[in-house]
Amino acid sequence: MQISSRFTMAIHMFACIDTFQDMKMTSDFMAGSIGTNPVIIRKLLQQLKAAGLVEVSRGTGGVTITRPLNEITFLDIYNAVECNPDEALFRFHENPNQKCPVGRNIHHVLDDKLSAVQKAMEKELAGITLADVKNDISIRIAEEQ
Amino acid sequence: MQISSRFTMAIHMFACIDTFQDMKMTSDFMAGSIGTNPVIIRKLLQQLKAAGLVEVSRGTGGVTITRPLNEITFLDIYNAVECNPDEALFRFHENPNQKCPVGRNIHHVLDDKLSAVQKAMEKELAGITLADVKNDISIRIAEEQ
DNA sequence: TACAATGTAACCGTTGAAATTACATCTTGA
DNA sequence: TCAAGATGTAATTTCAACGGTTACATTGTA
Repeated sequence: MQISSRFTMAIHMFACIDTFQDMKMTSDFMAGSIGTNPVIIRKLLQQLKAAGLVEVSRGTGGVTITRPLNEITFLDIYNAVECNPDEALFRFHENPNQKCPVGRNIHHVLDDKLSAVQKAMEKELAGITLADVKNDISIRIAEEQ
Repeated sequence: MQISSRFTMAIHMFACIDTFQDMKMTSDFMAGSIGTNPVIIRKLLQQLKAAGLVEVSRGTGGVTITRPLNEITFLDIYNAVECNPDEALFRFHENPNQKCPVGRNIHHVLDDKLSAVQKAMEKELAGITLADVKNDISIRIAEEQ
């Protein structure tokens, strides 16, 4: 089971917005670069907007990033587009048998351990910023020429 | 998006096999403890067997764990039941526009960063063993009495 | 040989992702 | 003012995966 492509699509969107700063960045343009539908982009934009990461101009169109790139981490984006705050990364089977000593204790025993794993992943995500992406992309674009 | 409950179900199965060592552990019993269907258990057993973590007795029934509990990590189990070795944890959008400088470079740029995140998660999973689970479960069972 | 168990195919219902269509709404320039 | 171009969003579709279930062949042993 994989983490959905919304996450990598959102990073791609930020890369477009930053790389083509001189252009008005529309959902149509980003959909073209990512290879998807403009409505998918608009839904993602809504999630990023709700998380305070971008501002979207109605009517006129265009997207702006609200913070310096080195202050937007992968975890910010992950939480914005991927994560239902109510649910942990690891899913539990829901009906353990309470009459079984294992069944009635397993959930609690695993909770601590698995949330530690999730925290490790989140810490790693928090250590990567959009500035890192910008840097690597511009190096690769420069190398192309 | 969550990691499927097969992972926590598999851990629960190991906890049953170990806790009730004196009993012949059948898929029916484990299904009862987990609250699922015996066929689900058998499919998981096949995956665990393929990974060399258990041995299953046909005809007579019963499951044995092939290694000491402290030598079976959560990562072993995760890889056995959850992971398609061909696919990374993070899913990519598949059709980035190769005519766009961002589209044709984003995948490569993200690959390194996201595989680092995956490695961090795997390292954490590798640091937890079934012996830890056994220990915590037996403490909790003892506290119940 | 009966029985109790695993192995496995086949099918179903549900859920979520991603795509798509359609249209209301908004902003601005002509 | 109003047409054009953009976002906001509801509704629908397709597809894949998960989890569940039934059914039955196969296996080992008392």
